[in-house]
Amino acid sequence: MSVSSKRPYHHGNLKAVVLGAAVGQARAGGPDAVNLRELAHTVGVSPSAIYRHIRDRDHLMALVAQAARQELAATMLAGVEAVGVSGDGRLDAIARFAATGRGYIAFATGSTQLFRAAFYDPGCPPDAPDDPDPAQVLTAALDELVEVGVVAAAERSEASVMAWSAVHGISTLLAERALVGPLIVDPEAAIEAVLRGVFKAVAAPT
Amino acid sequence: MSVSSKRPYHHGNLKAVVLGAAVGQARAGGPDAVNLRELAHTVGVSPSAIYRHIRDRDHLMALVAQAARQELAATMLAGVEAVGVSGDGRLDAIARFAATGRGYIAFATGSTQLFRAAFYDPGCPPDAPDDPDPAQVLTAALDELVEVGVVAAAERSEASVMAWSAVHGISTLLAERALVGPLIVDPEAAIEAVLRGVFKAVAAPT
DNA sequence: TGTACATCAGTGAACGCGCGTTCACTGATGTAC
DNA sequence: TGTACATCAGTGAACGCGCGTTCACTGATGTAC
Repeated sequence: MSVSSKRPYHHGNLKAVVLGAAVGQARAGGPDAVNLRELAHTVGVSPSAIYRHIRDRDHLMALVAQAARQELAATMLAGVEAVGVSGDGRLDAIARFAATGRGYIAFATGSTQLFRAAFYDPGCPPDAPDDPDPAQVLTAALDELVEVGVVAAAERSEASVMAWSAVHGISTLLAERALVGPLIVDPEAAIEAVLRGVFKAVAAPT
Repeated sequence: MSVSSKRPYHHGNLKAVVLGAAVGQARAGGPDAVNLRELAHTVGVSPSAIYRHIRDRDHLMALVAQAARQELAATMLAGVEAVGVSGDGRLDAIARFAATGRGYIAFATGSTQLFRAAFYDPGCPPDAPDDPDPAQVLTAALDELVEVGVVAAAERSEASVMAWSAVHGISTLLAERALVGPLIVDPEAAIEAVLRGVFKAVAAPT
C-alpha cells in the first residue's frame, strides 16, 4: 500500500504484473516468445523473483493461454452485445450468432499471435476454469437459435461442431496465412462465405 | 556405388536420408522436435556434414513441411482412389469429394504431429512447389462437383473456402484436442457432422 | 508501545544444458594430360 | 595406364548464446507478548 515513488522492495502484485507482461510477449510473438528472463527484466525484477509466484514456465504458460482464451471470449461477447435489437427475435438471434463467429475470426486475424497462444497446451491446467469461456459463448448463441426455432433441437450438437469447425478453420487459415495464395484471395469475402455456409448448414429447412 | 559393408566415407544420398530422418522427428514430436544434432547422430554422421547439403535449419524445415503437405495430399488421393465406381456420376463425384475431406481429417488425427509440421512456416520457401498439393486435390474434387451440377459454377470459390475451412477446422480441433471435452464427445460423429454440414452448405438446391 | 522473531518477497550470481553453427582439417573421387 | 591436382564430402572439436532454474543471501513485514 505504501506508495514511495522509488520502487518499493515489495512489489505488491508481481504475479499479476508478470502475467500481464507475459501476455504481452505472447501477443507480440506467440507462445514461444514468452521468455522468463526478458520478462523479469521488463518488469524490473530479478529472474528468480518470478519463482515466488509461479511454479515454472509451464505453469505460467497455462495462465497465459487461459488469458488469451478469455480475451477471445470477451471479443465474441463484445460483438454479441453490439448487435442492436430489432423487433424480430429470429433475426436478432441469427445476428448474435453471426456476431459470435465474426468476433472469433476478428480476434484470430487481429491478434494472430495471441490466438495461437490461446491453444497452446503446456501440459498442466490453469488454476481455475476459463471465465468467460469461448465454448460457452458459442453454446449460448446456439441455444438462442434453437429457442427461436432456427436450429432444430435434435441437431443442436451437430450444429455446434459444424459452426465451431468452420469458424475455427477459417481463423487458423487466415492467421497462419496458409492457402492464402491458392484458395483465399479476399479475406473479407472468405469470412462472409464461411458464415453464410455455416448458416446454410445449420439452419433448419423452412 | 561401391557397396562396402562397412559404412563408406561418402554416403551417397545424405540429403535424402537426413530429410527422411527429419520427417521422422517431426512425425514423432512436431516441428519443434526437429533437432540437427540428434539428426546427425541418428543418421550416423557428424553434425557438420549436414551443412554440405542443407543451408540451415530453416531450409530443412521448409523441406520437412513440404514433405508433410505432400503426405497429406497423398492421403487425400488414396481416399479418392479407393472410392468405387457406381453408375451414377453425381454420386461418385460426391463420394470422391467426401473422401478428400475424410483423407484430410484422417491424416490430421492419425499423424497429428506431422500435420502440425505441414503448416509450419520457417520463413523461407521449399525448393520446388508441392507435388502433390493438397489444395489442388481439393480443387480437383470440387471441380468434379461443379461438372456434375452438384455445386453451382458461380459458387465454386465460396464452396472451396467453406469446405476447406470446415475440414481444416475439425482437423485442428481434433489434433490439438481443443474443445474435445466441452463440445466434441465422439470424434467420429463430429467428423460425420462436419462432412454433412459441408455438403449442405455447398450443394446447390435441387 | 516496544521488542524478538518467524515469515514473506525480493537480489545477484551462477549452473548446466542443449542447440545451431563454424573452423581447420582429412579422406575419397574424378578428370586432364 | 599412370600420375598430379582440383574438388567434393566427410570428421571432430569447439564456440557462443540463450534460457530455465537454483542457491545462498538480505531486506521488509507482520505478529506474539
